[in-house]
Amino acid sequence: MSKSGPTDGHTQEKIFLAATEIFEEKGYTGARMQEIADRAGINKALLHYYFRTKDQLFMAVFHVLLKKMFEKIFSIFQEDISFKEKIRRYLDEHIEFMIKNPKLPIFLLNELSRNDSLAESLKEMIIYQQVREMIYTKHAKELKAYGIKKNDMPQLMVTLVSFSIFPFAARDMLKIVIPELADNKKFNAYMRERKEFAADFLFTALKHRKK
Amino acid sequence: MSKSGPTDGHTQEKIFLAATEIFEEKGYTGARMQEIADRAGINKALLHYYFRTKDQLFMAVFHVLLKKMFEKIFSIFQEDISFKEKIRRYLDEHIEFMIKNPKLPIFLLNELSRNDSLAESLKEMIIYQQVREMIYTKHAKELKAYGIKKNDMPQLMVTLVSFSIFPFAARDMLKIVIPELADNKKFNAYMRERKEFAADFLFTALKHRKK
DNA sequence: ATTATCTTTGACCCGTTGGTTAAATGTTAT
DNA sequence: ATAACATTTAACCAACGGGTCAAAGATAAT
Repeated sequence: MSKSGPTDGHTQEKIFLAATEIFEEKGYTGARMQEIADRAGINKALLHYYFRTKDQLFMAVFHVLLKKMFEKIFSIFQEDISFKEKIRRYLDEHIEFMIKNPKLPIFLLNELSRNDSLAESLKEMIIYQQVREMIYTKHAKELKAYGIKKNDMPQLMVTLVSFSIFPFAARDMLKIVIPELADNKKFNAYMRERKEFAADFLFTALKHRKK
Repeated sequence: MSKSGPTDGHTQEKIFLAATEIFEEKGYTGARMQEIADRAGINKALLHYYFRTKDQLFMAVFHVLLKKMFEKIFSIFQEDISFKEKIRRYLDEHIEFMIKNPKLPIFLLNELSRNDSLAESLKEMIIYQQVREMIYTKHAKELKAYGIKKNDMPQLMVTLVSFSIFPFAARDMLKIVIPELADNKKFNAYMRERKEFAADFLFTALKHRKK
């Protein structure tokens, strides 16, 4: 006889899932341990049995989410394809990823800004330093053709990333200012358009920029 | 004899100022009425005397901050200058504004995403609908020269706005990924560079884009 | 079967938090 | 001076929130 309550075995995952949802929705300070327990369908004491404190539970969730987001970003830039192709792939995959996780950007940015010590968790995964080096050596020719110097990278990288992340982070602001974007499906369609828009925009600007 | 405690007269402003700081720092759920009272140098009961509830106080602060940000954005677009000039002025003034209020973007975006009803306060100031119309009729020639159709505006507008807002909103993430930006003065210098970078980038892309 | 161990629960603890109250202190008008 | 009103305070309250505990159910080991 299989009951669907606790004793299912996978209690820990259920907790983790519930915590992810609640934290993403309400942030650290807004989340309530009781609500997490409720959503996981368990007792609050059991919550503390698996994750001793709210802080511990939060850190576990935060770390996983942060990793998910960054792995997506970096993995593509390590593939063995052209610079141009990397940018198109990044825009495609990252936007698709965030369509599936629309609350993630604001959550991460907000928590990061609210708690300095969280930045430390990020430092572990500074592949970026190497990635930046790697990009520059691996795509030397392409970059030279575009007249991109090492010094230009920060502006370009931030621009690229903002193309995909910003609309999700600012979604509820945009909703109001551009009413068309209030509807979910329309917003997603808008973001899918944006893949091509951003890529074209970027390459056009790069091709003709002053050097 | 002038004492510097309460009875200064401007108690209400002191409260408002303190509340602004605390809310910006910690967000609605993270802010504590006691802490606001402390920072204002008054009693907690007095806080409730001027603003009956936390919600009322928050709404007052939120509304003012939201207005500040949007007025900055829209006022420029209503001036009687060329389209190109408007974009340059926007980037200049908005970035300078946020250098003075670096925590504002994340605060607004986060609160907006956490509480749907806040969007209502924004709807009052939907000048945007008119502004968009206005831009399109007033700058018809310039836009036509760039091949910008009405339909392109959402992508372009979001792109423009993200140039200035995103780096501030994502600041603590960027800090880690691009260590140069950790230092305050360097970050501000980076953002001042960005004014020109963004304008050039935009106009170059517009000038040569496929139509 | 029985012991040892792991999982789950209801009840409880206590510091925090938004909010109230009644009295005290100013301030203003008459 | 004093009545009327606005401002400020200390003390208090009930609900909330993170966390604990002892005991009850399960599971696995002997």
